[in-house]
Amino acid sequence: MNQDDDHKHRNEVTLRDVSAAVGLGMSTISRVLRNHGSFSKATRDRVMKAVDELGYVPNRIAGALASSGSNLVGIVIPSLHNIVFPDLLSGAAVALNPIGFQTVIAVTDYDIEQEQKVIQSMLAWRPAAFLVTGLEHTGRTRSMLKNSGVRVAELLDTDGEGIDLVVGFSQREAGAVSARHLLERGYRRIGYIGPQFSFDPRARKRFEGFSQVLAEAGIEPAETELIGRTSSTEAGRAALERMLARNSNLDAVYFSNDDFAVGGLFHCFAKGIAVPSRLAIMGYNGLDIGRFAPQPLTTLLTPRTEIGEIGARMVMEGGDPQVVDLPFEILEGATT
Amino acid sequence: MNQDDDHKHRNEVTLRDVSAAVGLGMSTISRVLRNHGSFSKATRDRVMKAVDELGYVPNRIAGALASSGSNLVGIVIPSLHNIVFPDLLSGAAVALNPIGFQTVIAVTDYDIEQEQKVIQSMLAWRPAAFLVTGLEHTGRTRSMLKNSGVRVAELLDTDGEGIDLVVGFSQREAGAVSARHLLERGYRRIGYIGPQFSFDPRARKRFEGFSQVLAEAGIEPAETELIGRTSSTEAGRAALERMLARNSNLDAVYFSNDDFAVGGLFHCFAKGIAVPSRLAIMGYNGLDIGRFAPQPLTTLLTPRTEIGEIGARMVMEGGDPQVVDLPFEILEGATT
DNA sequence: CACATAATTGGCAGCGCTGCCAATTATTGC
DNA sequence: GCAATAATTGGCAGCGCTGCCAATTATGTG
Repeated sequence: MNQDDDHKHRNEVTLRDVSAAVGLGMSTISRVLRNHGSFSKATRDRVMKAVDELGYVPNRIAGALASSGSNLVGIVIPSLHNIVFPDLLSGAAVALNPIGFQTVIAVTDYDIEQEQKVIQSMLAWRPAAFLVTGLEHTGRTRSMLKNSGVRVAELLDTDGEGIDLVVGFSQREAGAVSARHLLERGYRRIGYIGPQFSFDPRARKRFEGFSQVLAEAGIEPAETELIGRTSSTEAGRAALERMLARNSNLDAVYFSNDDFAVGGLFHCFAKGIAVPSRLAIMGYNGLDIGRFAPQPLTTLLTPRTEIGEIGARMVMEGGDPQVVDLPFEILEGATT
Repeated sequence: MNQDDDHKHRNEVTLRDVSAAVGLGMSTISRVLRNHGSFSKATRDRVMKAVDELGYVPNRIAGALASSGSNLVGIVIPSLHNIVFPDLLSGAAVALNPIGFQTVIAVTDYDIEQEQKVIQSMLAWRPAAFLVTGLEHTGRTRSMLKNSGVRVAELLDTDGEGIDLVVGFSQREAGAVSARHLLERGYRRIGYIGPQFSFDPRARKRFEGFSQVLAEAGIEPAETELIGRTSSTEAGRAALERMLARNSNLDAVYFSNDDFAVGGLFHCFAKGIAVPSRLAIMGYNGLDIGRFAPQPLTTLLTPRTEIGEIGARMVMEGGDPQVVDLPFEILEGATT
């Protein structure tokens, strides 16, 4: 009556079907497919042939349950609209793909409550490791992560207490280096444009490092503009316009990222403000768009792809918790 | 002797532990946690309390195996370095997160063999749906996808045969519209700069649509520069420089994306080439960076975020295979 | 050629959860 | 107050695979 085979759910091909087709035990098929344990060459060929003919696709859900281990790596980033994070993902992919791991990606929109939620639901898949952004998390996120027994790498920032592995650089120091760069060139009336600190702790730390160096030289940021949660050319352009309207006496502006900075640079081009003689501009991140602008942007190149790659590699390798500090570098352009 | 509890693997808290702690059957706990089936308010509270105290995290691997259904959605994109794809992901996230689905993301590097590999390994996790880019796949990818019974949405391009759901717009028509825009403004000696067609079928289709409209007007692209697999300001800048060195007689250049176009625009700024009077520039995608350039770039705004969102929503809703064509729009800047 | 050793292979329990259905308890109608 | 109905709850099989170990077969040794 029933034209289906005697399978339960759908007509899915299982290990058992392959086993029956080849006439070997399920364990043998499993060993061949995972290339683990011993089996003869002939067996291997027969199994592969049957797998191909039947169109068998191993069910990793069952595999993971039986072996209590998945090949999933959870990656949590605040946004996809800042190229830094896609770069981080690319770096991680370079380390993970060759060893057969897959990435489950979640975006938090710079909200640590949201981060807690997504980490909790990722944890339900028992990932092999977590790559998260920054060191700022809710207490519950920390404890979930610690209790889970899953290895964690916190990326990008080394200024603070990590949970396990930390790979990045000092955001404070990056800000400090930028301040020194401007001071060395004689700028003294310096503005700052960046995202609202409430949602980007790394930008805040850079600003703190920046301000501290200025303070040591006896000066403080002359003007500050904080931008809502976007990182766009438009926002940078508008912010610089507002800032100059308030105070046209500035000699330099430090932007918290290159998107903003390029927007600022565009504003100067459009208004005929001479850069850097009338106003110097400095960015952060070393984006392509700034480096190849008509007037190359002075910025600070961050090793974000390497951070992703090294973070992923080290977290998979195991080893003791540690902090890995990677170098960044000032790119001298023509805007300072 | 053994200070561990009598658990097998690690000290993981399971449903059984919660069940024991609350003094209710496992099925009841499971029903409460999934908010499915019936249970009393009092039971609910007791269960939640115990879950909290024990730090129980449901194991979705086991859940998915038992119920044959995961909350994972596989997303396959060619690259992360072109903002189009992060935008697609953001759109998909908007549709998927609220309904509790998680995204497993793989990058193919514009290689359909690589795409086949990643889809095969994603299939092992029995995702609830697939979102893939474009209509060009290996035959094996197609058949795997069809046989899997998993719903598939192919995004961005509607010029061709889909597997199931297709959400995007006609790449050919986008190219054609751009050509008409340039012709209407009187440009006749037109160059084209874009990625090598071998790895970007959508760029090829746009170029075909573009060339066809030119052909109907009795002209053909005066110059063509194809760039390796990168989409950067630098590459666009260098390509325009090479093209103008070969042929300084052009009156317009159509760039296959805004990153290249902005590079071209930068080249013109740097060399003092008047835009558009001496050379017109047109881009594609409607990126922020072009829209807010000192001289706003004329480009074509693509609905990529909507494509991600609508594609994800529709593929999850079920329904018959269909093609959804979304509108794009010319953004008139000051470069044509 | 008998025996030790190595290489293959099979059987079975169980990973942690859900679906189904039966059992139990609470509520309602007359 | 008792049967009938609805609301809760529990038991158990089994999702598809892997780990362990025993069974079988092939290979080597003196």
